[in-house]
Amino acid sequence: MAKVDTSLVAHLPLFAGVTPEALDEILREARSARYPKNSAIFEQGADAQSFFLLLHGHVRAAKTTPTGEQIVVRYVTPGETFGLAMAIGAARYPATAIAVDDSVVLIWPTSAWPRLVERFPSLAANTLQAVGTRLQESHTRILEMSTQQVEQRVAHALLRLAKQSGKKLDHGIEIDFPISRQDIAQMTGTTLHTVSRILSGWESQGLVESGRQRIILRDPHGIVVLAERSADSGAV
Amino acid sequence: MAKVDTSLVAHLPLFAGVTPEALDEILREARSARYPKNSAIFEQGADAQSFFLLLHGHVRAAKTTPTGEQIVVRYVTPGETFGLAMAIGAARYPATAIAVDDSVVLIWPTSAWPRLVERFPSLAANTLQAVGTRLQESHTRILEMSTQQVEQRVAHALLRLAKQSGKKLDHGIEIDFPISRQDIAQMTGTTLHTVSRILSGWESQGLVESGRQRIILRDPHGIVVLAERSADSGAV
DNA sequence: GTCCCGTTTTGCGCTATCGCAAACTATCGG
DNA sequence: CCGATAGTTTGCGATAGCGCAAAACGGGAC
Repeated sequence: MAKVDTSLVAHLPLFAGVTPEALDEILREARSARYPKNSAIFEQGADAQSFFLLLHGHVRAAKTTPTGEQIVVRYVTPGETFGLAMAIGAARYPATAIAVDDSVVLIWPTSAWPRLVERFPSLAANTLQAVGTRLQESHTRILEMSTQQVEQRVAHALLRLAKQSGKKLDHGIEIDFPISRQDIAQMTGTTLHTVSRILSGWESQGLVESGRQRIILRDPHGIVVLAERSADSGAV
Repeated sequence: MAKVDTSLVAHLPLFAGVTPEALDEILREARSARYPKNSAIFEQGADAQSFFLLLHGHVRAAKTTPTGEQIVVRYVTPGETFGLAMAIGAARYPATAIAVDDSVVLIWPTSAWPRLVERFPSLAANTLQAVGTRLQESHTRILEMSTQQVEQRVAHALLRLAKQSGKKLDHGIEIDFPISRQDIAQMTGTTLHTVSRILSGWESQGLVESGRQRIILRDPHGIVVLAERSADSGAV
C-alpha cells in the first residue's frame, strides 16, 4: 500500500494533539483514492463501510427525500472528514457524497474507528469539535430559512462559499469549484428559477459575474449589505 | 455539596462504558439545581461557564436573530445534555435555554470538561454520538423546511414531540409539557397564526384536541398520513 | 368571584415565490 | 467545426402563507 505522507495532514485540526508516530500509525490504516469529477463516493442508504478525509478537490453531500427532492447538506473542503456515519452510531450513510471536482481522499474502514479512538482519544475530541461546529452551522441555516427571504439566504450562501472556497481575483472572489443554480437552490431551500432570477438581477447591478456553473462575487461588500438587509428595506 | 445518586444517571447513554467508580468521580464535580417554570438557565451570547444534564423537566433551546426573531432549536428531555458550547470550542452559548417546566439539572463547570474527557474518553465518544444524532436531525429539519408545506412540517413536529415527550392517554397522546402555537411556529418556520389555523382545522376533523399550551394527538395515525402526504393530494 | 394578561382564533388583502413552459446558450465529445 | 446536452434565462399566472388587526377566550392572582 502506498504510504501517505504525514506532512500533508499533520497540521489538520483533526490531528491536533496527535504525535507524529501516532499519526503515522493512523495513516497506515488508510488508503487513498482518487474520484473523478461528478463521480459518487458513496450513496445515501448504503452500508457505511468507510469514512473519509478529503485531501484535494471538493465534495458535495446531498440528502434526498423519498419523493426525490434533494438538498445540499454541505460542501466538503480539503482537510475535512466526511462519511462519519459511525460517529452517530448509524450503519448507513445518511446522505450521498459526490466529487464535484477531481478529488483525492483518504479512506479508512469504518471498523477501524473504535480502535483508533481508543488509542488516540484526541481524535474523538477533535471530531466532536468538528461535528459540533457543523451542528452550529446547521442551526444558523435553519434560522435563516425561518426568518429571511430567499434573496438574503442566497446572499448568505454565496458569502459562505466564498469564505470557504473562494479564490481571490483582482476583480472579485471566485467560487473555486463548479456550482450550478440548482445547487444553490438546494442549499437555500428555493428553486433554480428563483436563484437564476436573483443572480441575473445582481449581475445587472454589477454585484456578481456568473456563467455556467461559475460565480464570481464582484462586490462582496455589496452582497454583505444585501444579506444583512432586513426584509422591508425596499430596492431601487 | 449534596451528593448525587449515581443510580439515577448510571443507565444514561452519556455514561455508557463508564465504571461506577468513575461515574462517582464525575458526579462529584457536579452540583444540581432546580429551575422553576419559565426561568432562563442561560442566555445566548453569555459566557459558557457551565454545561448541563437535564434530570427532570423540559428545557427549550432557542436561537435569536439580531432583529429579534426566534427559532426553537430543540426541546431537551431528561437524560440529555445541553449547553455543551465547549464541545464546539465556543466560549459563549449559541442559544438561550429556558425551563418550560419546573426542571432539575446537574451542572458542571465548563472548565472540568477537558479533564473529564481525558480521564474518561468514553464521555467524548458518547457525546460525539449524541451531537452527531442531533446534526442528523438538523439536516432532516432542513430537508423538511426545503421540501414540505407548512401543514406537513407541523405534523412532523408534533409527531416528533409526541415520540419524545408524549404521555399516552386512552384517547390519544398528550405532549407532556406546556407548548404554545408560537413555539410550534418557531419549530417549523412559520407564524403562530398559520399554526393556529392548522390546528383548528385538525381539531374540527378530530385529529387533535388542543387548548392553551396543550396539545393532545387524538389520531396519531391520521397525522402520520398528513405528514407523509405529498404536496398535491388535495383535501376535501 | 372578578379582573387582567397572555394566548388563541379568525378575517382579509397582499406578495414573494413557486410551477410550468419555452427559448436560449455555453461547453464538450467527436 | 458542429451537433447534442446540460445548464440558464425569462415570462406569466397561480397560491400558500404572511402580516396586520381585532375579537374572543381561558386561567391565574388577589
